[in-house]
Amino acid sequence: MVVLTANERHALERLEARERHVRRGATLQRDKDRAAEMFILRKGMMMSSVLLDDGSRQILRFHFAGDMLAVSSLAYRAASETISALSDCVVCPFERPAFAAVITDHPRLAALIMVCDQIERAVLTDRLAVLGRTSAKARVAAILIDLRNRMRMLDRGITMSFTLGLTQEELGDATGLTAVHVNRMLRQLEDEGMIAREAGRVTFTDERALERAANFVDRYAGLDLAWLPAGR
Amino acid sequence: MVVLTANERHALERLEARERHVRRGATLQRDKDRAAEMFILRKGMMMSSVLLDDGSRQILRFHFAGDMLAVSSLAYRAASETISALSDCVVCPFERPAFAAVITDHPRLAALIMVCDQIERAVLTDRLAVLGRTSAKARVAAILIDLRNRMRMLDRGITMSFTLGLTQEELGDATGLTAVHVNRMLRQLEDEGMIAREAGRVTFTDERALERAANFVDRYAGLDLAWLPAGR
DNA sequence: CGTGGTATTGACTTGTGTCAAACTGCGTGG
DNA sequence: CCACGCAGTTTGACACAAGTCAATACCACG
Repeated sequence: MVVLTANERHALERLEARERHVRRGATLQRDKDRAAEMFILRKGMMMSSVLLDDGSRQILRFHFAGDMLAVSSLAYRAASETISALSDCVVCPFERPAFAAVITDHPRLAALIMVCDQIERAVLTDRLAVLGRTSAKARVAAILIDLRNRMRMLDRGITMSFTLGLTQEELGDATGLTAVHVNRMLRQLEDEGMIAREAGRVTFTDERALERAANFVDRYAGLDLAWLPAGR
Repeated sequence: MVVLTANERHALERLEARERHVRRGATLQRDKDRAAEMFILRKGMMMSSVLLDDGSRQILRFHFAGDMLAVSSLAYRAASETISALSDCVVCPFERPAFAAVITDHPRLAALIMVCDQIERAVLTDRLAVLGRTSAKARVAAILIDLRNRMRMLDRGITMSFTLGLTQEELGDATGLTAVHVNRMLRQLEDEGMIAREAGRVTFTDERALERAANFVDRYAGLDLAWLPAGR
């Protein structure tokens, strides 16, 4: 969609100079911890979440390879969310001054990063509308579609069938439901012929119906990048 | 917190060169409309919302003077949310190329805009957790505190008492509740001595209790801007 | 005065949560 | 290799929070 200049590519590569491995289940950043680092996720799947003081957890977002993590340290001294690994992962840590250098030297990269922020924001607001205004069935349908789409962006081979790699507890924490009720909704979607399941693997058997049930909006379509400044 | 250079101030003033008046109840931008403009809200109170296809509405965010509006046009060809005026407002429209020029010439302003994006994001994720995981009473308490704080940022005279300027229907659309239930929760907060009400005016009579009920986190505290590049 | 939007309250319904029990699959250690 | 335990799933019975519907009251405004 956008062809980077050699200089721009080089600047981004410098951010990814170091590597760190994170085990499945491990925590990369804990809410309220001092946080100076940011990361690029190179491999694996992570999530960010917050814990409320009654002990319940809300999962805010799932992260896949290529995502920038802990961007909120741009603004805050302490982390505002917990980031943990859902599978074995590789991340590339970098410091805020390195980031400042990139956006100073490469205005177009700054603009592109803002575009990514806006996409994230649009996805977040969609989720807000889903949590505030839709039924349990719609929420479960929505998260299934979202996960499939995110995975497909990295592996075009994925079409109707994928392993979601999440427990029903986690699905519940992402959708604002209990694990028990997630289970009931999955069963219902299955009974109504929209999905099939075997051993953690989900197959969409009626994608249209699922999208209708979920109020689905594709936030990675309809982009307009014509306004970007020139590359350096 | 950050002192801008004369050049930076000048660049921002150029964005605010034109003015447009928006009547209470009018719509500045409609969801799915072609959207090339962005705005700075100079005066008044607005909100952005989305309409789901079952007709229900989710209010995503309230905007106050100084906020940048329609920032999602940075990424999208069409608007992803409706922005409408809750009171008579004045906005300053500007085009995306003007924005591109600002971030190209003034890296520190680009960085500051990213910081604001991150604050917005943190606020959004808090709301996500509130909608996903807290009771109706907590949601209503949370929105009252949030509105009071936002208003206080513009008028330090506001402390325990303010006019919220929203119908209970709107409170419901923001919290994911029905207007009827919002009413019941307001009554309950009142009966429990946390707030008092007369004619659209709300007074916090026990702020601590209200904050506890709401799971409140102050997202405008704990900022760290030491990493910003130098001003130009 | 009406009239339309908003607020308030009550009676009833429904969606989702809670609790508990059984079941499954899998890794671990004896 | 088996037995055990643990984490996750599935299902049922029941409780409760929030939604729905409807009637009334309260304004502000033409």
